[in-house]
Amino acid sequence: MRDDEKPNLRRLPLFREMMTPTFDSLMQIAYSQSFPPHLELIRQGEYADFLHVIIEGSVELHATWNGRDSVMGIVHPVSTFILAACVYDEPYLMSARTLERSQIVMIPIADVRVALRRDSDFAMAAMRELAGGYRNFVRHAKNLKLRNSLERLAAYILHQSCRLGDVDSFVLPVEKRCLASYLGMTPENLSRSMRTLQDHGVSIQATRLTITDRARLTAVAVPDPLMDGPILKDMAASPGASKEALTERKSG
Amino acid sequence: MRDDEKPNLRRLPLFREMMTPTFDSLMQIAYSQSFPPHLELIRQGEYADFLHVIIEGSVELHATWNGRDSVMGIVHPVSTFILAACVYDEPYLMSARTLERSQIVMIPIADVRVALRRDSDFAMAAMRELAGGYRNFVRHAKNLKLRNSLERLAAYILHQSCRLGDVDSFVLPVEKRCLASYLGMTPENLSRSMRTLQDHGVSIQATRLTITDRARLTAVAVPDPLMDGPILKDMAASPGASKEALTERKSG
DNA sequence: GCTATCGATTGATAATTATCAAGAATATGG
DNA sequence: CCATATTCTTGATAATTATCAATCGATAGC
Repeated sequence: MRDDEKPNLRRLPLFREMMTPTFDSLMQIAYSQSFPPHLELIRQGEYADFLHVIIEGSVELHATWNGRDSVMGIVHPVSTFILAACVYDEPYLMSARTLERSQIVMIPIADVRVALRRDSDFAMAAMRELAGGYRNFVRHAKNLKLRNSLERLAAYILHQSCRLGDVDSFVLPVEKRCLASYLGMTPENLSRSMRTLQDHGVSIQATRLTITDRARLTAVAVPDPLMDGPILKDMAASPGASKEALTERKSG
Repeated sequence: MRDDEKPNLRRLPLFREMMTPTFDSLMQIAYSQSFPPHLELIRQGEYADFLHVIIEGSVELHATWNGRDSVMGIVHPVSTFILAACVYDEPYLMSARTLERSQIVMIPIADVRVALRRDSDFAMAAMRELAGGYRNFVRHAKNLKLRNSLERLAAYILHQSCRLGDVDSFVLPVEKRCLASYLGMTPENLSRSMRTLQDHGVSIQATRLTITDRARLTAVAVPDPLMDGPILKDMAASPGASKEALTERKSG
């Protein structure tokens, strides 16, 4: 892997507090690869070989059952995924596929396991990462069970706005069909819900959303940090962490 | 806490491989308490004080938003909950409440954190516990997004049967209203779904369910270990682990 | 620039799920 | 054991969400 990629990894919460020799040894084995769009990186049911770190692009985590398919999360740089499988030798519960051309660092699991044993700071960081991933999925499940689809969309828009620094306007980071599936609805209903939200403080032009009346939108979404995640106003300012929790921070 | 409770804790995956001095020091500080039914042990939004271990009874993990409420998981002995909060100093995402009279061991978080730092075997076990909890919630989310309510109920019945050693008949371990909420449906619809399943290989007498045609029920549920969890046929035989993953194994 | 392809939108309809309002069954407390 | 509360069930209805079909629009490759 290229030397200029290493600092990006080093800044990640998972690697930040790790001892330098442990980090360097991992970096020696790790390799970085560029993948074309729509490539299946991981298939659910397989066993983990690598810890993946996305450096550039975006990756979709999705699950399949009985011919149906659902997007469970979207991973943006710089962020790891499938850490859980490094710890637990069990098959992946989700598949992963690139959404666009993506640069991904892959670290063999065996080496990650060795590093976890050797470096207790790394182990603690991994624990925090796993706990964070766990909490993300608890929130996702709460969102699905407690809100209806219109409320989920409204909350997503507010969360997205907040994440980008309380901007009033932004473009969707993913295709609408992908967002729809992530939010647990059909593309048709996402389209209709977008339309409905035009009466509740959002204006939509193709993939650009603009919040015209935050109070009205908030009244629909009723944001709650225990469901929508912590407020991340400062994240855009801190390099390396800027996008790690974009939609979901996944760990395996 | 009573001495005869300690071996039960020691058998848990979380404590099994821990060094004896670390375990003993935790046990010295831990205390065991009996709680009446329907008592709120943990309120979502609060910060963690203790790692909880349920020794007897049952505890419901539920979440609240905007006046709505949903059961996110049910914890049975012997099992821990809220480990994630020990690692991550963030507020609880879920509330916990006893369903029946329950015996619960509480270990102050500060001491758990010290033990995690000191004992790398314990840290690895905690990581595995967190990874397991994470995977449980991924499965829960998959279940909600990929199956409809009838399929979820069918899968629950099969999973329950499997867990108890492939029995054909069992009584529900929780109230139907609680099960309904856990499965993401109303009590009314659970009742109707139960009725519908009578045409698909299940006979229901009050709280006792009997599988009369496993093939037909399987055709509805389409069980999948990547969604319903690993097959746990042997669990009933191994003491201490017998009930740990009853409905969900939660970690915070 | 033009066509082919894919995603997004819209309308009509159907399926799923929730709500409301009873009544039946079950548990709880004196 | 009876009275009371609570849960469970059932039916009628409404809300939500999905499916199907068609059109529109953007994008990519030629």
